[in-house]
Amino acid sequence: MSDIEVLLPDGSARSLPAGATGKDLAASIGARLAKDALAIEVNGHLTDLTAPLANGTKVSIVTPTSSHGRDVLRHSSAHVLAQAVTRLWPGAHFAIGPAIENGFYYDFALPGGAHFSDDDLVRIEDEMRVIVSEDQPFTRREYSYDEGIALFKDQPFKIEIINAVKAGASDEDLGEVESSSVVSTYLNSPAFTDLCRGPHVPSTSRLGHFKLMRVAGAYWRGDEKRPQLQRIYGTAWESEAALQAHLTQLEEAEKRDHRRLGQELDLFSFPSELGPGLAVFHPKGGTMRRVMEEYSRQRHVEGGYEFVNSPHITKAELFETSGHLEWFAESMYPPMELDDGQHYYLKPMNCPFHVLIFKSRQRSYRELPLRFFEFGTVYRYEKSGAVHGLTRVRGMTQDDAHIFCTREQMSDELTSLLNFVLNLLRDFGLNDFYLELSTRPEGKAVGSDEEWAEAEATLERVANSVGLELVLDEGGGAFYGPKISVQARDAIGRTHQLSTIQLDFQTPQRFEASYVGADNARTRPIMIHRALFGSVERFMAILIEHYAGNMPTWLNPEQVRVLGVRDDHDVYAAEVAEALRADGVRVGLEEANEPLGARIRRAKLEKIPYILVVGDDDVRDATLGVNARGSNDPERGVSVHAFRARLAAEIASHGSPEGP
RNA sequence: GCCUGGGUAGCUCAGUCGGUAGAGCAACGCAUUCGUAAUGCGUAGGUCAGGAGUUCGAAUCUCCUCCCAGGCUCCA
Repeated sequence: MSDIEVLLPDGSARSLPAGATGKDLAASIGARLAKDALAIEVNGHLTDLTAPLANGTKVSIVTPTSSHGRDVLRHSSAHVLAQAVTRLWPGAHFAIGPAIENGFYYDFALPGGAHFSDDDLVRIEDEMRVIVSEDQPFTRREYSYDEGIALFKDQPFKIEIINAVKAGASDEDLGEVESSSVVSTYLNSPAFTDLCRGPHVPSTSRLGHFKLMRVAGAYWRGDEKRPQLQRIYGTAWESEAALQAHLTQLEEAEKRDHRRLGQELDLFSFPSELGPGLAVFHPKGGTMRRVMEEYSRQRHVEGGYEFVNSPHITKAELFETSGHLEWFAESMYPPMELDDGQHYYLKPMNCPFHVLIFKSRQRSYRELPLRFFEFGTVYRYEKSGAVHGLTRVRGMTQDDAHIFCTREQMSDELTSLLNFVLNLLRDFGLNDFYLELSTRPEGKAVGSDEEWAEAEATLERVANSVGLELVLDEGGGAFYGPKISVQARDAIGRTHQLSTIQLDFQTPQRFEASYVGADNARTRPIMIHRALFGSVERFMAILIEHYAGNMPTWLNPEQVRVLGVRDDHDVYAAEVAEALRADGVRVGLEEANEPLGARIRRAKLEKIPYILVVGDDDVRDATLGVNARGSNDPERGVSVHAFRARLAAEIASHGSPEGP
């Protein structure tokens, strides 16, 4: 047999003896690489380090610090988890166990329907460490379909996967089998074999920097109607340092959790008397909301929107016509029945009301586009397990607008709307966006194929025109039309779905809305639904987390606090506060009956942008001591005039004391 | 809705074997008058989420309900 030649990622070629494996290749390049190697990628396809190489293929060595490398070690960690569980619970059934972002999970059904407890995680993790120390090799075996069925005769979930794949399922979630003809497995010890397409690390000893995080219920194959399995989540990394860094980052994220900051900064609360998902806003949170809403209103006036209003309840008829009762009855609050038998619903959406405003009189093409805006409060009966802080609530206020336009105006209107959206979000300090295009939902849509095709094509064209990255969300649209959503990355790299822009040919039809065209014919308008914040509550939550509570000065409930050094400075402090208040600044004043240090500390904990300290020198010279948020180095002797100008500029530019 | 865990003072939390409730911070009062992240002393504050049960006795054990967290499902 002659040598083979493979191509490396740097473009160079390397000759190896026939039958050489990835492991041999790594060794031929360097001892260090051979030691690090976890798997190989052959022509873009991940495979085991022990797989023989073919002539002329492109091969790269996968190491633990790459994202592929982490996926491999996370996936292998999942196998170790499954082995540990089957040791501790003989007869346990195991389902699927993929690598996920930052870690892995594995789903189980325990004998007798038993459940994992939090204490079990400790035992399982200990057992996993035993398996790691046993240095078990991951050995790949391939079988025929019949052999596979026989091998997993005691594992009903595996049998189901093998059969599903044989029947042609290509569901990514199954992820365990690569083709319908070959059943591949990985054998650790004789006692544990798992169905899997691989690849895996060479041996369990390559793992170890993991931690089991939590246990959760998860429906088999994500289907509410199928049995619920016990899922264990873990995180796994290539080194102890990387693991610790991840755990530290989780702690940091917890510190900026809006629910925690909402409590600490006295912004809002969820009184249990109200029920799940129903918030009250305290004066400080109310101020932040008011500023957000006022700014949004101002921008909408400038953007050519007209302001409308609609009630919170309506007869059932409205939502029968709109179709919401047909699709979403179970997530609407149940109806109130009146004496005459009439059913009234709390509104879950504003759009039907805006259509009625459109229909309140005859409309001409000359009026279009019509842009109706409302801060509309809606109520949705979210499943009890779905509510989450301010981001998923049962009562919320949408910055909702509906644009009625002609088919010809649609494209331009969408383009200017998208720019309007992005500019508004930038004004709130969000800068890193991508777009998502959600298309027709399978089996849950109304309207003709042509309408959907046109709507989707229009949205795609518009989305492409703004030059942002566009991701396809197949089947994610609403029942009445496709949508573009703006996804924003926050300060710690998480993405949030913010604004949505939905195209709707259906609702005008259902309500028989029309305008008189230039040709004197009654014509159906196009309707565009759009919310920029999504909901005021959720957007506030995202901003709080983005800024970790250090809101830019214009949004901070209290922008400045003035403190006198001694109580005989309180009069001057009050004068300073009054001067700032006259500029429209939200300013607080605390009298000097506690030590200065204590009052400063309190104001710092409240994340107030500027603490002004005034003492003898300041009274004499008409100056201030300025202690800016984020700084441990207060300025002394700043003139009141200079500070007022600086603050006004910062507020106008939506800046923060920490800088842009 | 489902699974797991939780709910003790306004907040953060301790509370052993079932023996009748504790700290720090906050609040309030008095003293302190201070130049940049905690002044001292004192006072008050609890249906231990709610209800039922077991027990001589329940924060503690059992059951039901409510609420919260993390997931799953859902998200117009």
